Amino acid sequence: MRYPPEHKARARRQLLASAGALAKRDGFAATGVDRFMAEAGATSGAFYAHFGSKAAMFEAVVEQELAQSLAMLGDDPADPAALARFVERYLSLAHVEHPEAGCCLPSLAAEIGRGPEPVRARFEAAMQALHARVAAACADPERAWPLIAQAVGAVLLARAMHSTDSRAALLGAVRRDAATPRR
Amino acid sequence: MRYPPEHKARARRQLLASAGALAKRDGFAATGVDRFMAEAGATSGAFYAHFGSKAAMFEAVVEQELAQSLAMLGDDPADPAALARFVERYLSLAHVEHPEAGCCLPSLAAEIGRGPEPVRARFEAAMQALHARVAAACADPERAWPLIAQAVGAVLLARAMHSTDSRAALLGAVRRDAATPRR
DNA sequence: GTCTATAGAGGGATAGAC
DNA sequence: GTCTATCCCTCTATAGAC
Repeated sequence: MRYPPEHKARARRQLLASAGALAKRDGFAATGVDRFMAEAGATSGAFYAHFGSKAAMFEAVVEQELAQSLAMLGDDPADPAALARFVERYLSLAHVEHPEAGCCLPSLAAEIGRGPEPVRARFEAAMQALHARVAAACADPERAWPLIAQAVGAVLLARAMHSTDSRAALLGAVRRDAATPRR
Repeated sequence: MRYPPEHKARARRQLLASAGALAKRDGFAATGVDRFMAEAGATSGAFYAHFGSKAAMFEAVVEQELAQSLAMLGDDPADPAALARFVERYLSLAHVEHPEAGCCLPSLAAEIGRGPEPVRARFEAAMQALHARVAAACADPERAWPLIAQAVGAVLLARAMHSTDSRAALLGAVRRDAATPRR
């Protein structure tokens, strides 16, 4: 073997990281295998040493991105203050303007919804783990899904807007509502 | 002329309607010109009699779909009860399961965000009209953006889930939160 | 494991007949 | 205005050299 045994695992990890960023920025279906490999500093021929098909890579990207989102919620299992800080960062202009570095849900959820059953099953499991984490940090566990939906929807819509002012107006209104206790 | 003068306008309207449905179901970029035309009962050669390019059709589809969404809010300019009914229908399992017949925001907002400036400018104008309508029907106008973001995010995420139970749990929680007055 | 080269399918767009 | 036929490009995936 001309490559050390860890080479493949490392190459795959780097490939998945750059592919995740590229997929979030330009869309997964809209990005060709050639571009994914070029971004990782390789050519398309090497792709199939790591994934059986482009669809298989989508599964891996989604799994990796959702695990990362879960990890970003913090290690503390149920800290309301940490959740509040997370939501503030999530609903920031910086997050809206840099999809490649952000959460995969506003960028890729529509494509996941159109994907095959295995992808949606993995997605569902990851989302339930995320939901449990958020619910544990909420005064009312029933607030978890509404909070998640609101945050994802806000970033999705802000990204589709043209002016920074409109984006900021939307994000500000949602930030205030997310921080408002329910009756 | 072998076709009556209204023929082109009618053909274009039918084409836009079927293209909107197809784009919402399968994604706009992922659907080829051939399939858009086949769905309208024609062939790809006729496409360019109506649109200068595929990108031009995207603009037209987005404009048409957003106008339709606005119209579905009802003619009554500021009726809180009509808004509540609209939100209930929006957050239904039927809406989640039939993207082709539903709102274009959960389906196409990510693609709009990746689109060229003219598309995002049209989007922004339409969204501000929609926001004004919703704000007029809310007790607190500041609730308009949060409510819209929440509804769009909920449908987007529910569509990506695999099981009907999970979809219903998410939708139910968001419906309850949307109907809860803020302090 | 990664490369170059290529097969085979499908994409957007145009030309010319009717 | 719509058709068929076609150009050229890009896409996914495979083959064979190293």
